[in-house]
Amino acid sequence: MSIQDIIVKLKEHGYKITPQRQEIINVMAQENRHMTVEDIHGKISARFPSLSVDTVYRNVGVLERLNMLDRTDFGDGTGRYKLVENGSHRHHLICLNCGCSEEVDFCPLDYIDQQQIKDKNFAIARHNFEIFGYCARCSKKEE
Amino acid sequence: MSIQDIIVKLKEHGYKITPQRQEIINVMAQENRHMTVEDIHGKISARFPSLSVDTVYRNVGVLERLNMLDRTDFGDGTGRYKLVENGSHRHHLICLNCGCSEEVDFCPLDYIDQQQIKDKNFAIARHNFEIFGYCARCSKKEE
DNA sequence: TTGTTAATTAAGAATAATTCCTGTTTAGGA
DNA sequence: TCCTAAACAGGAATTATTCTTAATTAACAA
Repeated sequence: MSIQDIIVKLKEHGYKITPQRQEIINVMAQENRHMTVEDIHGKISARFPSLSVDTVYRNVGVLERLNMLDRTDFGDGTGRYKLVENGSHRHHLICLNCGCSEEVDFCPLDYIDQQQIKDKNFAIARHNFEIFGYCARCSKKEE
Repeated sequence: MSIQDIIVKLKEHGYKITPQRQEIINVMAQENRHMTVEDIHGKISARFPSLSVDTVYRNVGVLERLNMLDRTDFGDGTGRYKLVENGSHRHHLICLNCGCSEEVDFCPLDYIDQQQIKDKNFAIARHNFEIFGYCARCSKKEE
């Protein structure tokens, strides 16, 4: 999904394209990784000193609601945000020592018995799944 | 795992059995569900008015480190704790409307390609997996 | 039974992510 | 150019959790 596509979708839903919003999208598209609000704010505030954290929170909220952004908690209670194709998502291996993360090509919802859940009349909206442990580098140091 | 077993294991690891610690274990064993620190503190503070929240946090921390307690975040950023058999855990269907939860008999680690992860030299320590959506009751109301 | 000591505790301050509030500014359509 | 709903900045408020400090106590040994 290009920056242009994101802008179009925002306009379609009646959102205005402010310089702040544009910059937030630019930075996230450029970095293409899970960023904290602090990361995003930091990247922008050099050029845009008055940007408030609240504006970053507000905008990742908008993008998340339109399914253009994935929010993941890497286990420290801090939200991490990344632009994604419509509603798509990935799960991760997350290092408890250095905090690095790596995507895995597996989603538990492809393996769980969905029928069993439907039988309970539970309507799935979303899910989380992250694996925590120690990456190759940090495992090695440990020895 | 009985309360006695828990006490024995605590003693084995050099922990003292204080009345506060005993009460926290009693309440959690009695309720046998995922409780917030506030839940636990509330249940006890009637009989034990001076119990501090810090003591509850400290004790669930001890129990977690000894693999006798599972900490789960039901999506609101608040820890929820439940006594469990040694290191065992369950995943849940969690209602975004009423907050109720139901265990599911499925763990993604039984299905993911573990070899692929070992090949990356990643050492798994723990994982999370929770499904969010709307329970039968709340889905019905919606209509 | 009493003394010793490391573990534990209470109380409140500190921290940190996120949300809320208020008054001001502005994007985009008329 | 004007109008108005949306968006903004700045800072206060909220909330889960951790930290600090001084006092208390469980467990063990003499």
